[in-house]
Amino acid sequence: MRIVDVVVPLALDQAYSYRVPKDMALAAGDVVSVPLGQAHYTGVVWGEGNPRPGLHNRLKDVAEKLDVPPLKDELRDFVDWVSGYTLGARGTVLRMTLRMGEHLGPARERVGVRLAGSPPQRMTVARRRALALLADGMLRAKADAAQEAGVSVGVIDGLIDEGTLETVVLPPDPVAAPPDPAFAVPDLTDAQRAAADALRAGVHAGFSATLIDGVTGSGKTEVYFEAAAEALRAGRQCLILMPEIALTTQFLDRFAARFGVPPAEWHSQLTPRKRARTWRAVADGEVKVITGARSALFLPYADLGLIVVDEEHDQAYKQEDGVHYHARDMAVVRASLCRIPVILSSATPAVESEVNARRGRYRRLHLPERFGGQAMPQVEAIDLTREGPPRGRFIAPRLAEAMTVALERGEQVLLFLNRRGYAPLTLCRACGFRLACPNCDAWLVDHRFRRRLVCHHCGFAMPPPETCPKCEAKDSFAAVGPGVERLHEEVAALFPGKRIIVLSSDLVESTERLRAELDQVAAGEFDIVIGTQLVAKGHHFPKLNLAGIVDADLGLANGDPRAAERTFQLLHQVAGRAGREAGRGVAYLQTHQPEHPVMRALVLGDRAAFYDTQIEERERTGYPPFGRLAALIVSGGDRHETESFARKIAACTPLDEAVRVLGPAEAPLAIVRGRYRFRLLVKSPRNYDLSGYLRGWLAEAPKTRGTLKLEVDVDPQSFL
DNA sequence: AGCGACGTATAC
DNA sequence: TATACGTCGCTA
Repeated sequence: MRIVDVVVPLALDQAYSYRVPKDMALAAGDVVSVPLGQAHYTGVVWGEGNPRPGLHNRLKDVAEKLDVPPLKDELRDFVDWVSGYTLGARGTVLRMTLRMGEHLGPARERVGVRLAGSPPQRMTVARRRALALLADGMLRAKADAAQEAGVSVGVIDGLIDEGTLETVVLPPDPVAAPPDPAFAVPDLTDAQRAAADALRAGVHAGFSATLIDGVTGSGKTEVYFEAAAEALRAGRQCLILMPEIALTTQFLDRFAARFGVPPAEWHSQLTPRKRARTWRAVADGEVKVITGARSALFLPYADLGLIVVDEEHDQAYKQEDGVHYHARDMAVVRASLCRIPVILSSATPAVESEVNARRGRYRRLHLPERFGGQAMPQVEAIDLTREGPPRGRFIAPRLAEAMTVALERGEQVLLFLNRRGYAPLTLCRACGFRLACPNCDAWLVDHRFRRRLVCHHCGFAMPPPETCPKCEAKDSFAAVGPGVERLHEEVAALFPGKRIIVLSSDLVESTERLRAELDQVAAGEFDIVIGTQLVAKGHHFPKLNLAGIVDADLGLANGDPRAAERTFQLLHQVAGRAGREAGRGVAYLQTHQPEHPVMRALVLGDRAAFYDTQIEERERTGYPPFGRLAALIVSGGDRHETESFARKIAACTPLDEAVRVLGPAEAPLAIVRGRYRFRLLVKSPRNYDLSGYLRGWLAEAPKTRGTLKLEVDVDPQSFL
C-alpha cells in the first residue's frame, strides 16, 4: 500500500500521511481532498509518505484527486522557503496558494440567444425592443441581450418559450483575452530603448534582478512592458505586482493601449467565482499576464517567465497579519527559484534596493529624464517658523499666493495632507482633557462630515459629546491641528466659488465612485484637490501644475529610522503629480525644518545625496540592510499578563554573541483594540540565519495560552 | 448528577 | 479550520 504526505491548508507545519487507494495515481504536487478530523480539506501531495512510527494502522485514505493542474516543484519549494523564512506554518503559507474557494467546478454554462422562428403570438413593447436588437441574427449572451435591449431577462425567456429565439450554449468567456505583444509597439527614447533591450535579453537568461530607477513620468512602465512583451512572445506568463490593485484603472488602460486588451486581475475584492476561474486560468496557462496585489505571488503559474514589482518601495507590499512577508523580497525569491528575471521599478527605491543596486546584486537601469524632456517640478520650502500662516490656519501666505496665480491661469491645485478627518485632536479648553479611544492608545479624530469622533486604529466611533467628560464644561472643545476636512474649510473661505474636492479613504463610498471622481479630476472638473495618501499614487492629472504639501514634517514625528525614507518617498511622489504635462510644475513644502535631509533632498532634487545620508546612517547603526532585524510582538487582553509573558520569552533567549535582543518594550502603539502590545527586537549581523535562531528560541519558549498571541515579523518595516 | 459555557488540543 | 473533549460553575 502506497503512502503519501499531504500538506493541508491549516496552521500546521507538518505534512500528514495518507494511504493511496489502489486505483489512484498520485504524484507530488497533485491537489487532493483528504479526510481530516470530521471534515474534508483540499490539500497538496508534498512527497512520498513518511508517517511517524505507530501511525501506520491509523492512516486514512486520500478521498479524491482533484481535476486541477498539479502544483509545480518550484511553487512547493517557494511555499517551503517562505514558511522557513517567515516562521509561518507551512499549511498557512500553502493556504495562500489555494485561495480559490469552492467554486472550482466547471465554469457555469452560459446561454446565448439568436433569432430563430417566427414572431411571437402576442407582441409587446418590450418584446419589440428585444427583437429589434436581435434582428441582425447575431448570437448574444442572454444577459447581454437583455441589457442591451433594455428589457429584463424574463422577456428574453418568454421569446425563447415561444420559439422566436433559440438558445445556444456558449463557451465560457475567457478570464482575459490574450495580450498581443505586437499590438502597439511604442516609440521609445534612447534611454528607454537601451533599458528595454537589456530587459528583453534578460527574459531568456534565467534569474536576474533589475532595478528600474527613474523619476515619475520617465517611462518606467513602457520599458518593463517591453520585457513583458518578450515573455509573451516566448509563450510564457508574466506577473505584474502592484501595491494597491483596486485603484489602478489608469494602469489597466495603459496596458490595454500597449497590448490590445487589459490584463487579468488578482486581488482580495474578486468575487468567489471570478477568483476560482482566474486561479484555474493561471494554473492552466490560459491567462498570460496577471496584474495583482501581493497575494498574486502565490498563484500556481503554469509557466511563469517574468515578475515585475511596480513601485517596489511601497509599504503596502508588506503583509502585516497572518504570515508576515514582504512581497518585493519574496518576488525576488520566487524569481530565483523559478530561474526567471524580476524587475523592480521605482522613482524612489527602498534603501535596501538602492544598496543592492550599489553593491551590484541588482542590475540598475536608470531612466534619467521625464518623458518628452520635461523637468521634474521645482520644489520650494516654506519655513513655517518664519513665514507660517496665522494661528488656527494652515496655508502659508506664499502658498496661498501661488494658488491664486495658478487658479487665475485656469490650472488645478493639489493640496496634500496625510491626515483624514477635521482635526487629529480635540481637547477641552477648560480643563485640558483630551478625547481618547477607550480601546486604543490613540486620540479620537474629529470627522465633521460624518459628525463622529473616530479612532483610526480600531474603528471606535461616537457622536461628539456636548460637555467635557471630565469637567462637564459646555461647548469647551477646541480642535487642534489640521485634517483634510478642516483644510477644506480654510480653502473654501480663501477661494470662494472654486470647485473643491476632498479625496480621503474614509470618504470613499466605493472603488467605482473613487475611480469616477479621479476621472472627473483628470477631466478638469475641479479646481482644487485636497487629498491624503490616496492622491499620491499613480493618478495623472493633466491640468495640475501646483502641489502644496501642507505638513511635510508629519511623517517624521516618531523616531523611526525609516521615517525619513518614507517621508521622502511619499513627498517625492506627491510633488511628482505637478506639471506632468502642461509645463514646469512647482511644489511647495511647508515645513518647520527646512534643513532636514529630506527637505534638502527634495528642494535640491538631489536624490543621491539623500540616499548617501540614509545608507551611512543604517551602516553606522547596523540597521537593515547592514544588519538583520526581527520583531516578536506579544499581545493580550491583560496588560500585566502580556508583559510578564513577553518577559518569559525574553528570559529564554538563546545565547549567541552575534545576536542582540532588545526589550520587551511597549510597542509604538501600546494598546490597540483593547489589546496590550509588547515588542522584542532581535538584531543580528547581515549574513546570519535569523529565522533558524528564532525557530530554536520559540521551540524552547513557553506557549501562548488564553488571549495571549505571539507574532513573528522577520524583517519588520518599523525599526522601533 | 447533569447541563451548558468556555478554552484548548488535535487532526494522518 | 473545525470539532472533541476537558474543566468549571451552576442548578436541582
